[in-house]
Amino acid sequence: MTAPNDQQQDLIDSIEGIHVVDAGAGTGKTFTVTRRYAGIIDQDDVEPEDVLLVTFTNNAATEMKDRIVSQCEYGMREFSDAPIQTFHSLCHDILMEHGFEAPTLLGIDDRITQSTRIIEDETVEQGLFREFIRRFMDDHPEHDDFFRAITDPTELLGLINQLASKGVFPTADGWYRNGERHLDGDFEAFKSMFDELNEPQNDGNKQSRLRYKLGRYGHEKCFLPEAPKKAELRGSRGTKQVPADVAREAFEEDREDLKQFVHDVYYEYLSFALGRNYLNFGSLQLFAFVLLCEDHQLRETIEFDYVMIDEFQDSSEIQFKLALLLAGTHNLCVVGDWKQSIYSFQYAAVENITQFESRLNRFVRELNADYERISFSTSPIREIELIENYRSTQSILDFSEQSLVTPASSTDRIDTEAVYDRVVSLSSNATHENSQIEAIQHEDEEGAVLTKIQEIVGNEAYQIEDDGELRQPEYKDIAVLTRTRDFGRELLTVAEEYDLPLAYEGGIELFRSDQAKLLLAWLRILESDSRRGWAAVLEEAGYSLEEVRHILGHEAYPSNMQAFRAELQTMETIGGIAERVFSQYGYNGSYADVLLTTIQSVHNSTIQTRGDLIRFIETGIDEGSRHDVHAIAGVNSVTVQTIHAAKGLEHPIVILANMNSRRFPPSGGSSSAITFDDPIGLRQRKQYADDYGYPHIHDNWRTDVLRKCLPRGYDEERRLLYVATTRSKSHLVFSAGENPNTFLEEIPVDMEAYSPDVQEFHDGETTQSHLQISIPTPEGPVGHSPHSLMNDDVFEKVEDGRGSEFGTRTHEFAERYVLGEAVEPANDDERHIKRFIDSLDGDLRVEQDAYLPLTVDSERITIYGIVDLVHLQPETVDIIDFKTDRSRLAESEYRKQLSIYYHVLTEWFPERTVTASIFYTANEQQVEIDPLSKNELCDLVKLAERSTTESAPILD
DNA sequence: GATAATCCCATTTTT
DNA sequence: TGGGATTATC
Repeated sequence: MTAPNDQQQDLIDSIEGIHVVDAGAGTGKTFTVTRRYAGIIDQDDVEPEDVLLVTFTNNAATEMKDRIVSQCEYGMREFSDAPIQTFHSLCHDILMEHGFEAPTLLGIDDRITQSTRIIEDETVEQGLFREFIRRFMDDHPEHDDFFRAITDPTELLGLINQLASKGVFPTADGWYRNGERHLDGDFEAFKSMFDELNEPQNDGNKQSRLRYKLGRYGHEKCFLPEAPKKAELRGSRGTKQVPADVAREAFEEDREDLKQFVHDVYYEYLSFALGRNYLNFGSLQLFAFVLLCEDHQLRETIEFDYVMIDEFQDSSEIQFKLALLLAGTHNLCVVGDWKQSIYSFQYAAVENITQFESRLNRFVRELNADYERISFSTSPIREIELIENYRSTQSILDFSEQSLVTPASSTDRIDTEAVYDRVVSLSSNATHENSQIEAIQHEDEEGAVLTKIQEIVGNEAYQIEDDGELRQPEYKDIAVLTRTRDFGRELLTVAEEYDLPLAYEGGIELFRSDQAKLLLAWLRILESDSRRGWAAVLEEAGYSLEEVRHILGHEAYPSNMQAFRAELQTMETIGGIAERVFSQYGYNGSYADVLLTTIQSVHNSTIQTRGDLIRFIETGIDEGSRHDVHAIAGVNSVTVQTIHAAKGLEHPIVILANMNSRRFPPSGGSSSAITFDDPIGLRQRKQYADDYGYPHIHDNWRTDVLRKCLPRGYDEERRLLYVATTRSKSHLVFSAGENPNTFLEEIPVDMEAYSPDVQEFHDGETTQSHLQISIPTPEGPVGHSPHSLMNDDVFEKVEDGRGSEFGTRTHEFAERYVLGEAVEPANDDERHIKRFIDSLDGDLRVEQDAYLPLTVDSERITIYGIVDLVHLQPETVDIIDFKTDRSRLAESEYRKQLSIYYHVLTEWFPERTVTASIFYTANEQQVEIDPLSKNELCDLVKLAERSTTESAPILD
């Protein structure tokens, strides 16, 4: 993009007044916003510090700054302190500088200081909250009845955060400003919702939706005796509507005790947190808001001449209000796209943008009720629409609009016209209109998706635009987007089996990864020689269950593992231990990296000993705490991420996978004990009563009725679909497993029953270094790991730690070099390997597994081997194994592995000559080996079998 | 054809 | 635990 288009230019030039900008996907929003910013500060009397630019992530803030620097005459230095930041970091800055006494404004006798921490980790805060609640319960026996009706106290933390996001704060003796009104709810607003839902359907022939929903009223519920009976509440058979007075009856309830309870928990938690010297993200905004609201002089000092907010559809109610307090003039510009609002669980209020005008007026009225805090006029409001899309083909854009009107279930009704009225259609700017939109379905969805990826790579039909030219797609052009992380992880596991380059991007449950589990296992071994630990380590090394049982029973751990344990025991730091474990197992990817960083970062504060770390990892596994991983740069691989994580990104080819489960549950939690939602107000679903002399928990019939009236739609699900489809530049593939969801059935695209063909991978035109050989499915039981062949005292053991049977291969370098990573040889061995590889022409394949089925004593047994490098030429296939030190007594091990591979490759390439050799890196000598015959291998298997079956039969 | 009863299945994540 | 889909009943 070089020059702005007309609408963009309009926005860039319109720097005075209130502006609402509808900036759809791919319309060059960042480009335009940064230009506008540059234009504003180019004015003589405007400095960067006068202009507030709010983004919703720190990454976005950094990107904005970078883009602005590259467009402005100013250098980075001028912007280092410029307010281009998130609401949270702005609030943090304000509190650090001026917030010392902010808590006292709510009546809390505590201070915010430079040393007040921000708790970012949700699980850490939940732990603190539980501690608070235990103490609170002891101190407040008067609230026992409420606690008895709450299953998980952290629900209350959720409620507190929700209230904070709406600007409802407690004070010492009540609620801040008009907060209590939110808690009471608004009967009129509720009534209109109730009435709308209570309209008879089908020209009066059918009962209302509300009456239908109440069909299970009281089912498996325990109400107090005074609750209306089902027939009373719904009217008898044939009645089409719920009686009108039910609305008032259900709404009106004495909630004073409940409000008092929530108030006390809320207020005392804020005090507790400050006492412990921490704030959370919610209270950060809370105190900043209170400060700006109360201290008029301070507000006027901080106020900005220009305020711009990006991704406004992601803002919460309190953030809208904060923006108003921070705007000193009417130069307020919000930029966003309601169609991309998918963060309601994060308290984002899409109404901020869809009902901008009415919200603006309401908030200003509320904020000005007792003092004129906002002095500018709220009209006129100018709307600007960016309509040119620089990302996708027109077919994709047209298609994406469909997602917004696709019903999510057979009973789901959408007001199509009303939606289309809201949609600002985009027009594509792409030079090429080469676009595939398709849907595939197979019960082995992972296999189908991987096959599709193979089909796409190098395929002319899926050409993509690059620098104005069409070219064949590569792995890196493809992204698999899924709704759940689980599917992504499964897909990665399967991809690994077939050596397809896929990499996860985004938050994963790090402690549930293999890397973390293995580290945990070794830590347990070190700490207490734990059987659990040994079992995990042995299992990882490929021992069968029976073998593991045998070894554990006799505590006869393999000597190399014992040696490794001894080595770990000498290590002093737990970071060092972790590093050593990962290097031993060849874990050098992003997971291990993030694990090490995480361990190191918590090391000083909460973790001192191995035991601490064990508990830390165990908690991490239990709670499923998430950490971000990123693909290693420069690798040509398919990106796998959740739709949420993909927001703002673009990919030439998008596979929208796992469109499964029949339907998505409607957004918005379904089972919290206490609900708060305008206009219904604060409600308790269950209450305690002991009318009969002993404790009982009764359901609250009123809440059940009210909940049915809450609008609970699929709108956000549709927006999620919209976000996913608009990530694609050219091609879009939907994929489903066994149960395609309703969306997929409704979307106007034919679904193809697509069979996975993972056995036959095709190499692309380019030199793909990945081995894409069909691996014969092992027949019969896979009874032998290579280790059961090695560890039998028949052959020499490998004792020197390098290339031992469990753990790092010494050939990472060769692998990474062949795979095209930018790696530099670090020592002579690696330099020799590099020189050797450089001398080879033809197709190179690395680190390959081979399975060889054998018949031993009329039983089918499959044995397994790994080889470092395969060199394919038209006439020959050379198998090469690198060996760094000739003095090692491991030749027979290598010979066995190479032999397994020799036979497998002979079957695969019957017309070529197969050779196997060892390359000694120390003296760059290549020595061909004489492979063992299949019969010899069978004999080995028998030997191994005899030595282990005495006590533990391997095969059933 | 409308209504009632029964079965089945359940997620995302930044500050 | 609650809603959609499915099946049974009015």
